[in-house]
Amino acid sequence: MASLLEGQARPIRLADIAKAAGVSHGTASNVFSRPEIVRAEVRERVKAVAEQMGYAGPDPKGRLLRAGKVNAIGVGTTEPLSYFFEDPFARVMMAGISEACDATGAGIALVSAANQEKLAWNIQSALVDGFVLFCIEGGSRLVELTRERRLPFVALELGFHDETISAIGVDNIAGGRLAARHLAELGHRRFAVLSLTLGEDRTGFVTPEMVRSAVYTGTRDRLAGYFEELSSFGIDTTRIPIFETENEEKSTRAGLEAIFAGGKPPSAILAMSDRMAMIAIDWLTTRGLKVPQDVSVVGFDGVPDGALCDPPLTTIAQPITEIGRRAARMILDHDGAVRRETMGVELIVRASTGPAPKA
Amino acid sequence: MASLLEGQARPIRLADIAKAAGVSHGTASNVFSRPEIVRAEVRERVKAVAEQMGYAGPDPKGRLLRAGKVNAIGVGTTEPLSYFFEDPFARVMMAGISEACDATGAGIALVSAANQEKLAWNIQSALVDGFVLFCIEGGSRLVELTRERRLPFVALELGFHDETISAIGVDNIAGGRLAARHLAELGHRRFAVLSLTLGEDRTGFVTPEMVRSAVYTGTRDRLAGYFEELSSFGIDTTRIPIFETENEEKSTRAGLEAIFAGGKPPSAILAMSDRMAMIAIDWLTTRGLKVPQDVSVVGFDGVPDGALCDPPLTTIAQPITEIGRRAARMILDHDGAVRRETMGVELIVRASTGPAPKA
DNA sequence: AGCGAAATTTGAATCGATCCAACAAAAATG
DNA sequence: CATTTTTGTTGGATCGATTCAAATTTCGCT
Repeated sequence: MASLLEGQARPIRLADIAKAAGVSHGTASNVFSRPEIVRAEVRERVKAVAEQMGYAGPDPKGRLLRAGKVNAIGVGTTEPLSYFFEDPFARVMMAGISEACDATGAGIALVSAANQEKLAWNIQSALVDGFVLFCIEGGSRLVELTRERRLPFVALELGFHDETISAIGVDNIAGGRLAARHLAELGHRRFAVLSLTLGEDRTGFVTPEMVRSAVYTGTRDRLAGYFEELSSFGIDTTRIPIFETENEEKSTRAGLEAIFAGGKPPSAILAMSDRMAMIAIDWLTTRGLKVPQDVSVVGFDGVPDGALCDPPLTTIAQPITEIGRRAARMILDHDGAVRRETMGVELIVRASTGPAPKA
Repeated sequence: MASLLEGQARPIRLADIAKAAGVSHGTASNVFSRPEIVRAEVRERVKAVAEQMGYAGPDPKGRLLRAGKVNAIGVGTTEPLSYFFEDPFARVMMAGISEACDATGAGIALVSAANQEKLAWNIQSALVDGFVLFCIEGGSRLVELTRERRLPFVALELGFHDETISAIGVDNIAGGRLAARHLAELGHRRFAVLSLTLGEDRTGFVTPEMVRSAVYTGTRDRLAGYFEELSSFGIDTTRIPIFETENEEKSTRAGLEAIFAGGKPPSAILAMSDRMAMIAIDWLTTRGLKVPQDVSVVGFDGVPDGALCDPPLTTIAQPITEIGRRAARMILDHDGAVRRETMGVELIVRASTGPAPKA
């Protein structure tokens, strides 16, 4: 009975091996972590004992406490974990992060949570040396929680903005201008905007005051870019409908319904993400409208799927992989400084945009 | 302000807080882990001191050692980390794993390594409660390394086979038969096989002896399925060329070159993965051969991309997401038993297969 | 054999928490 | 007021390793 219990009891520790082999913990430890400094004879004896007793090797839990470094970075989001594998933008970003981690041999821990309480707990208990945060919805809460850990972290500014933390983002104003200019030059004069969220959870048409008081400056800046450029073409931007969505099917389709319910439909749609742009193309096509003959669509992000959809998407490409790489490196070779980087964007013209229809 | 000092000083420990607040470390610990059992007055005082001293909250490193459980599962592979985000099969699998982890609030740690040494180290030092292993190339080494950790683990049998460990796989023989029967019924009589690897790293044509001595029984079983079925149609399977690839562009294209270099080209290709099948379709198309008019192609896996490529891919679908879910659950509610599950597969007919050309 | 240098080994201290039996104080009960 | 109960607090033990100064052994050489 007792032996049975003992058998189940608990894993063998390094100390057990040391005792059984008749050496000190120190030596036993060295056998595994720095074998070259132990006399061959002793080393073999300890190893034999370990093997025989079924020792699983030094437990990383113990080592960790002593060593202090985990050698892994956490990637956090408020979306469910599957977001990392399903969302095209996240995937490209993760590929960049992976690259940097592979290069230094670091691991990646994915942190997310179904609800707020678990989110807090998961952030608080993540075994990582630092975080890369996908600041989408609920970004500020995620940042707050992470800040409390007092570990290095970088925010990927997908619409969230806070000067006091490290972050990598893109030049949203320039991106907005690029997209707008492209369409204006094609002769378009009637526009609609599918916008990312400006503040707390809500969807629907946006008023100018809401734009001014936007929490998410990324969204605000893209809008500003669109409008500055369109104004320079003499277009009255106050009449352009802006529909705020949650960057998914439902609210985007609702937005399109709303936009096209009005009197004069737009000839060009400025979408703040490729995802929305692709949903828009699908919606328009099934509605019998031709892209780009009837309506032009320009996206934002530059995800690979955009090149494959039908018609291929004109978009403002971010250097997503590079952003991921840099974010990971910021954590991996962290030096205590707050760094803010703004990356350039690029207009990629494909087939979803064309000359404005003559009306 | 204080950030400069904070940068230098070593992090504040729970014991520091306890001392500063004039309570025992036991009480201080309770303030954070079971606040309800501490008198409100004391609790607030300790919290205030913690706040003021800039305490980051209980360090998970310390907690971990005591608690023993990490609440995360490791997902291991010998491919680079980006494999998880780029390979379509892996992505769907990870989505399933994510789902199960999300449901229980567990985290995911991605484990991989550029080289063998680092692989060993990364497996040995991964802070996880168990592993799910993608046993692709080098699967047996991965399994060996993981076995030494003496933690629960499940192998996803992508070609690797070992009766002594827990694993989830699919019925490869049935899958092979389904694919072969479909083509045979369409009248095809000349076949070629794009095979996954049978043993150590190599590519090229395969001989019957090599098949018999295959290390990766998953590959062997698919082949067996193909051949059993074709034999039952009276087809001489000994003349079917089998080209072993590494499931990527280069070796797959090389295989196609080799196969079509011979005298009578096949009218049907049996590919052991959707990836190879899609590469084959691309290769055939750019070579001026029509799919399926000239050559039919059937894949294996059932990844979503297969439905989107041109022409959409006929394939043997595995319940990939479900496999992922089950694998994760096996680790999450591990009971010490060795479990082996074999999932069914399903023929999905799309447009990449058609009647054999009249020749 | 004797001596110093080099190679090994030792064992206590440490990493940062949680747990729990024992104790103390406050509240409820007779 | 004495006695239970209830509630809150304490401090030592523990989780499983690594580290390092000091002690010991081994070795080379005269």
